[in-house]
Amino acid sequence: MTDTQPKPEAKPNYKKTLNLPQTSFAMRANLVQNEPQTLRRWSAAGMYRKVREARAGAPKFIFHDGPPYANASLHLGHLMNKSLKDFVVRSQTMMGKDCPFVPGWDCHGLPIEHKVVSDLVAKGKMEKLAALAEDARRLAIRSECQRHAEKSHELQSGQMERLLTLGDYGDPYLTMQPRYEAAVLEVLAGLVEKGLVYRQLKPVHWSLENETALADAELEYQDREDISVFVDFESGEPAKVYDAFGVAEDDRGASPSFMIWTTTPWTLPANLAVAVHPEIEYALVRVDGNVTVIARQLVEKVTAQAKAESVEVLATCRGEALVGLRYRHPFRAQFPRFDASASTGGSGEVRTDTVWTVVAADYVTLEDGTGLVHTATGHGVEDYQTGLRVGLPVYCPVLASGKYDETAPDWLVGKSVWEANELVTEHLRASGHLFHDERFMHSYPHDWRSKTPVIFRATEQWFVSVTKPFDQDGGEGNLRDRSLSAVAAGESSQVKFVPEWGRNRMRGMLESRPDWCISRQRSWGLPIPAFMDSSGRVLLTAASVRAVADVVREKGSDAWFRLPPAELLAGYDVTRDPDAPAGLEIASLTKGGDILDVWFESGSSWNAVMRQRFGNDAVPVDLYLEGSDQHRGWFQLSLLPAIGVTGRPPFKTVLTHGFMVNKEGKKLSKSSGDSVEDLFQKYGADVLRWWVSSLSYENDVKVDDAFFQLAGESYRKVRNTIRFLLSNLDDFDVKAHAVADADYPPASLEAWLLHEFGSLRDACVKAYEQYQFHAAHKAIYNFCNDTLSATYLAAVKDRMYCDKADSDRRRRAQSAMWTVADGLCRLLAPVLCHTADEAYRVLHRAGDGDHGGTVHTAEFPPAPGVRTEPSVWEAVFHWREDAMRAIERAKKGASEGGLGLENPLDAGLSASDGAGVLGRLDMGDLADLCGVSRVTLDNPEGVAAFDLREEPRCERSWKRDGTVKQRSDGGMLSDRDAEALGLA
RNA sequence: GGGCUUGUAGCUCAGUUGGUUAGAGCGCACCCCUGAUAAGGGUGAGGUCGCAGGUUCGAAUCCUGCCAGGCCCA
Repeated sequence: MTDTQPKPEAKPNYKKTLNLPQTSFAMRANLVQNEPQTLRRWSAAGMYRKVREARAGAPKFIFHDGPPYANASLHLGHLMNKSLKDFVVRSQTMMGKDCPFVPGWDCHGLPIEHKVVSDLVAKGKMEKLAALAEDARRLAIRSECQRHAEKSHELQSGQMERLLTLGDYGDPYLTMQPRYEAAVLEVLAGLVEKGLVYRQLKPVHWSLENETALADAELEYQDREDISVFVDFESGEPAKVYDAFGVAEDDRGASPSFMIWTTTPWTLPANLAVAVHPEIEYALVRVDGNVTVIARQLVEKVTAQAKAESVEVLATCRGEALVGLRYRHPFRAQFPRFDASASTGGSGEVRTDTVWTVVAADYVTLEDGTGLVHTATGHGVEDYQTGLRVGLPVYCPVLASGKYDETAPDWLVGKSVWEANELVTEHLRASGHLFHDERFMHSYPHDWRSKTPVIFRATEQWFVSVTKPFDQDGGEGNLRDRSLSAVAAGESSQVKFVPEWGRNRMRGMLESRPDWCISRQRSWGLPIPAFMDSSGRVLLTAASVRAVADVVREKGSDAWFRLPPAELLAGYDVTRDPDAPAGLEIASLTKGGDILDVWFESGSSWNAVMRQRFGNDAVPVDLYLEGSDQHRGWFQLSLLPAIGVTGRPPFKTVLTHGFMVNKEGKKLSKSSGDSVEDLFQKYGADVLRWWVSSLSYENDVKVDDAFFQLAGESYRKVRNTIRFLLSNLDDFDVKAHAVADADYPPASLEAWLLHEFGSLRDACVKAYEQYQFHAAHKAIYNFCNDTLSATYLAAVKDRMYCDKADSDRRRRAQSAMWTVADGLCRLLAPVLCHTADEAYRVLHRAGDGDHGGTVHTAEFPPAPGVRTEPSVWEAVFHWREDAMRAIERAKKGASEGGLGLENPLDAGLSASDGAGVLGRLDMGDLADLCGVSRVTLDNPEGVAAFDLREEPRCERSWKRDGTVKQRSDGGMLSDRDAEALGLA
């Protein structure tokens, strides 16, 4: 410093005379401690109800929560999903809509049942249960499952509330609630009514010991010795095989075979096809005199394994050339007789012309075997699906006990499949079809209960047809086509996708999806209310399902296991149901054992939650919002039933978000990172929500501790800016001092600020409308950082501190700050719901006991109606950049062409005003915008800083504005400061 | 292997219907303030827009192929 003025003896302490910032809004948020208190205050005030009341009668925005699975704790994916949903709920509310939100949980299903059953086994309670009658056993398991689901629901519900999400947590929907279950059955009845539900054979894991179907989770893998066989299937049309390989007539020899490999010779009686991969290269090989077909790459391996002596590749071709060629079954001369009900396609027909032919299948690999896969539709899932595709029947000659039925060859009838392994192998050896066999050890699924090996066996399952045409509103078409047209793009599109590519993804999946298998052979779920009579006829009609639904609504789905058929059907009159099998006697019925696929339950939520609570007109709802995996899951499986029952999709907009990946962009491992509890403890909900709001959620989201820390830093920046606003409003009474928007002088800094705030407001509302939360996040952050902190607040600091407290200039600034602070709280409220409320309450002087004062019943602010000329300001701020650079140059030493200035307040700026814009501003405002002591418009060269250190410095404001002189108190003060102190 | 999708400064992202020297924030470097202080401000350096072809007067942007990810299938 080179202050040359003589200092008075007793230097007055001017700091005490300043209006320094002051506020109870702490710099440190202390979210971890304070958020739970906020949560308690909100609960005490009944915040969800209050918000509903505040929007009573307003236009509705209907948003439907997709139910997370009620198992274990929330993870990061839930954190993002639930935060995004809450942004929607809160922003729609603040846009003036009535946006109720009913959180839900998916409660039934295998993961819970498996966990519960495992625990029961571990505790040794399973033996006792196994001794119970079937219904009693299932009821016991169900009761345990229900407890588990309820516990998980409570845990997750608490975590969601800790995330500060707003919803009807006091009355959520649980798929195990009786009223929900009944509504699911109504949907099922609706589909039955349309003729879309049918029963069909399908292979499942089957325990021979317990004669029951098993789910994957009920299997345990143990080593087992089996026979591995390589079998030649003779071609039925040798010439066509040679044609396929392009072998000339003269070079053709022995009749060729197709060589398959299997580790389950007992399934060979059920062989219906051989699958090849269309892209794989196959070889026609002469092995020890016989000609056979093997995948080119496997010729050496297979022949070496069999210790073949001579091997000669005659020709090769791609698999697709083999498709359609016929072969002869090694020990069956004729097709088995197929029941009409054995067709795989619910609405399709059995095409016996495809039996015993070569078919194409993508799952064929070169890992094991010969590259030609023995296909038995009744004994394998892939085999079954291939059968579905090419129209093969499902053939399963094995009874529940594991013994062959009458349709098997004579020498196998009555034998068990385990005996058959040997018998079949020896039979093939004797007939010359066996190329090679060997014993080997492998890991094989066993029934976890009996520890016995399981088999794949086709059983009857329930399906929803996507290909059968049905009537709806006079229109025709099947479920697939109707669904496709509902989500198709174009003028008539009924569904909006965010992002748009979701439409393509949905279309692709609908196009390729098979009929929907809706039955499961488990305990923990909603029973499919089907009944059988003694002759095997099935009762499942719209009326019978609705009758059972009424009982379930009353007594819950446990009733199915508790009550006899006659009571379940008490409200049903078979004689008045034209859809029932003729002459059915209710007294002779038995209950079916299947439960519904849990996806059918959650896929019916549009009926079980939205129509039930908000009326039929609430559907289609405005928005479904879930992860992109739900294109196949909840989105599609809600679309199908809704189209089937109502003819319309259940949603108007489908919004999807991506998945969490680690910071390298790789899949997140299950056990990595902090739990959500840890994150709440480390960062607080608002920081986590702030982070979520910053994401481009359409794509993968990288997650790492460093990103949370970053979000914390940028949160603090916004918080501190708001704190500075509040701290300058401590002595401001909005009722007494506010300036009307239209009364700000157009050239004032306030007019500019409020205009900028208006732009921010518009940008945020637009972003919230379009669910582009990161756009709002970025706009708000930049406004705080740039418009406020670096520009406006830096410029008005001097007048806030040094002007007389009630000067017009200072009050005007405060008035603008109040408008901005209030508006910022509102714009931030959907994201920083704790912090925005905290600031809002300080601004509005809400007392501790005042549970009423909250930003969350408020609406977004209107854009201020301020008069100003944006183009002038644009030019001013463009000039300011040059001015800043000029100041920076002046800070450099003389050797670098600078003035050696340190503090910009020791400088003035001289500028040219060629465009005539600078002159329209107050010169003091211009100086404050640049942080210098004064600005003059007398420099034709452009803009340059000049040294003011020779001039006296105001001891109060530290400015050298040219008016500084010694005052009556002995201090050196500028005119403004002297006036503020009332000194001459 | 198939459907959908992503790849722009060290990091997170903007980049309108193809059109001047590709922007922002964070981080980094240097500097200022010490009356927002476990704060605040200024200036600056960073990019052959995943790679290779092609269309075009002109490509981050359109087309093809490849590489590396993600979701869902197989």
